[in-house]
Amino acid sequence: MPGTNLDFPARLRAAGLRPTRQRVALARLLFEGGHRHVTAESLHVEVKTAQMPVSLATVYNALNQFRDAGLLREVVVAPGRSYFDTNTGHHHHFFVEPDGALHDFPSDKVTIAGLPAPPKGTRLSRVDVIVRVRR
Amino acid sequence: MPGTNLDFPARLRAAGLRPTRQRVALARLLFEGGHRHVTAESLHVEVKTAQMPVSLATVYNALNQFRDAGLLREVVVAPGRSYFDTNTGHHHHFFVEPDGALHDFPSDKVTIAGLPAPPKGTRLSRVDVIVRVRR
DNA sequence: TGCAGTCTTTAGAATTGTTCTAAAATTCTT
DNA sequence: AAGAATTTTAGAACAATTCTAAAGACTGCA
Repeated sequence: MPGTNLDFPARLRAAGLRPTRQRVALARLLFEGGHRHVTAESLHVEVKTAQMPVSLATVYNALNQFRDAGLLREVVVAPGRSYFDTNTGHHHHFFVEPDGALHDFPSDKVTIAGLPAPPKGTRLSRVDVIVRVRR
Repeated sequence: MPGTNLDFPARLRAAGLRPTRQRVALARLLFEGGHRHVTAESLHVEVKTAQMPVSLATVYNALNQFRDAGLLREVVVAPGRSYFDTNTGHHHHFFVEPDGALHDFPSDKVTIAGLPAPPKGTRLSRVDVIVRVRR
């Protein structure tokens, strides 16, 4: 991704987070390659495999902090499990039903027309489109 | 709702479910009035209040069976909690963010254009649109 | 109607995903 | 390097849901 800052300590600091060893390691795994989807559990396995043990609680803390800081977006598609998406831009998701795989698709080409106005007293926050598919 | 069958034992039987006392009681609460959204917990409170005690496990069983039988639709909008919707027709949802309230809106007027084709090897199952709003 | 056979309910235990706690370790400022 | 503030951690706690196995209810058939 051109223009992406690979200096993770700096990026974390810019987001108001101390660049601890653990957070830098997780940020590297999350943001070094292309966009990805992880769960706390999957990221925990990954970071352990990468010889960089980080406790599960820290993985949860970091994911929540990264999300709050706008570095990640939380995607709710399946009951009882939260996915986090490194793509924070406008886009939507395919969700492959039995296996739980998630794929992004850009929202450029997608147009949604005829949405009703938000209930009064509320303002629009986000529109999520989840295209559920089966094998 | 005109045309709706209020003979719950018959409806359950038609869905391949034995019309037990508990299932009939739950079906009555769910389908007697207009469309509704419930969680297992909320329905459990309701059925207890209605002097018709049904164990929480049975509420979970019934909701899952009703969903599998096509009488209910499961809606995933918030992490760690499943909503069930008595409206099984084509429609989408408003989700009011801090309080967790859900509102249906019909999909008649809504058009979604430009969706990409499903990943190969998969076929479309459903498109969910969740309009998240905040107070 | 009575009875066997099958399915359902139930309370409580178990499981799963996530958050909390309080002590130890790390990071930041000086 | 010292002190203050934040973070990490293991394990406990928690919340939502599912499982277990014993007791109860529904069904079909005599």
